[in-house]
Amino acid sequence: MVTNYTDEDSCAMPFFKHLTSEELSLVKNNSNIVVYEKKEVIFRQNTRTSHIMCIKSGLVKIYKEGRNNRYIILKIAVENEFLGLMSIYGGDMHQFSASAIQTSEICFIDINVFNHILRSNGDFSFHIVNQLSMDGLFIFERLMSQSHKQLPGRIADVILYFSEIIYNNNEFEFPLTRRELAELAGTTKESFIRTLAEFKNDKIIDLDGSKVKINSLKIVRTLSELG
Amino acid sequence: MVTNYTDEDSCAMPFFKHLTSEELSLVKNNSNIVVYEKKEVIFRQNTRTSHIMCIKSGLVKIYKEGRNNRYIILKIAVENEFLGLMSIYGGDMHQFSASAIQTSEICFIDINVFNHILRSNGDFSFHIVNQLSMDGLFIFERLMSQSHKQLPGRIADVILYFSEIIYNNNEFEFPLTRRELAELAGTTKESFIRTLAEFKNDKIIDLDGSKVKINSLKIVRTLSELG
DNA sequence: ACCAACCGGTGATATGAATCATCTTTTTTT
DNA sequence: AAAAAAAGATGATTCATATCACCGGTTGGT
Repeated sequence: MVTNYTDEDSCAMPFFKHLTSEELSLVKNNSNIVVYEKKEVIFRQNTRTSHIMCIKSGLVKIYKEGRNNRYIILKIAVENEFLGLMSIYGGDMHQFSASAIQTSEICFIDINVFNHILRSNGDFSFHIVNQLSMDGLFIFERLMSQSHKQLPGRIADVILYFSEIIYNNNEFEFPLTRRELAELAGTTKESFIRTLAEFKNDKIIDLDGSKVKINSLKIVRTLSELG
Repeated sequence: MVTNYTDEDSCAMPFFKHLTSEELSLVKNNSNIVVYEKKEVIFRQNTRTSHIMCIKSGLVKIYKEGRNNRYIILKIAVENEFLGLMSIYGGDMHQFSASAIQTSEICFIDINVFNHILRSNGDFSFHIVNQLSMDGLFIFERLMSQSHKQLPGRIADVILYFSEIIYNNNEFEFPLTRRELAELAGTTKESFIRTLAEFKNDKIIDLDGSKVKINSLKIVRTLSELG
């Protein structure tokens, strides 16, 4: 269920520190927050881009839909991340789809207002340039993992992704099913399960359902590096 | 051999149309052109970024160096493209290496001057935001091809890349060796040669050494789409 | 002018991982 | 509450493509 409301406080997000007070109120008056429940789609690939979106809270899965129920999960977006920036400025269609992994609040900002600020505020545009560059390099790293590493390296990458980027903890719970984790690793459910089981047997990780504890970060890192 | 000289006309490149005359002369006074011969390295990955670079003429190979003489070619950059933008704004090290495929003139622009203009000129920064986004989506498409298509699809993608993006002609000559083409397709020399030979046998393309003529664009496109 | 290294090409072999099949358990739908 | 669908798991089989081993021809270095 989608709850739609405007929010006085919609812009209390760190990247708006670059804005002047005028710009801030402009954004406030031209943005609204939508709440998405788990599994709800936020936007679909091949639809026209219309708003700048930013995650106020929650966890969002960014993915590509292929033929016959095939999905490729590109990344898990977290609090304060912009959604679809690259699609908006690189063309006029969304190149990816996005859906909520947990209940998430998404702030929608009018694209014209955003563009206006982008053109007039150098600090802000510099920040966006940085953001886009980092996003690009990140997706690049992820796809390099998928195209040029073999299974153990890719699975290690997924484990490190959650441990170091999403949760910043060597003990965490996968927020996705095995199938989705496989889609994130660029493999199949079966292969993912098998390789993860091997990691468990080799005592590299503890595994209980979705609960993971990394026992030897060193080995996981090595597996990731050796590909 | 590298010839290094400053050039009065260094900024007669289309994207500088966004600059004011002051900014233009600022760039002129803080840039110089370096000529690279075929195979010469322009910059190496894991070195510190220092200049904004732009191709004035020529053809440049952007690649990633892996362990044991393994290379992955990401793209072929052509006239008027910026080099290393993403690495510069996404961190402080080059993430890729670049070398000249043909004799190429590269314009080096002082990074501080570039940043100054980026912050003060909204039109220009908007242009760079567009550029970065398109670059990001492009590398994304290429790596998706490598990670989620099988050989015939990847080879078709390489053929379409030269035909539609680099040369804009259904008859062209590969500017790279088979080994490099394989690195561009994310496969091995042997597999590339074999698959290309199949395309030839199936009369999808004519092939004579490096000369290629696409006979059935339709089939090549289908192969690319079906992966 | 010669040797080494690289290039394009082809066949045989090995192998990583996808696919298929099946089962149990959990979750969702009606 | 029952039925259907999805999730987790494991074993057997298949397949695409990398690897290995060559070959002759060309290129580049000294």
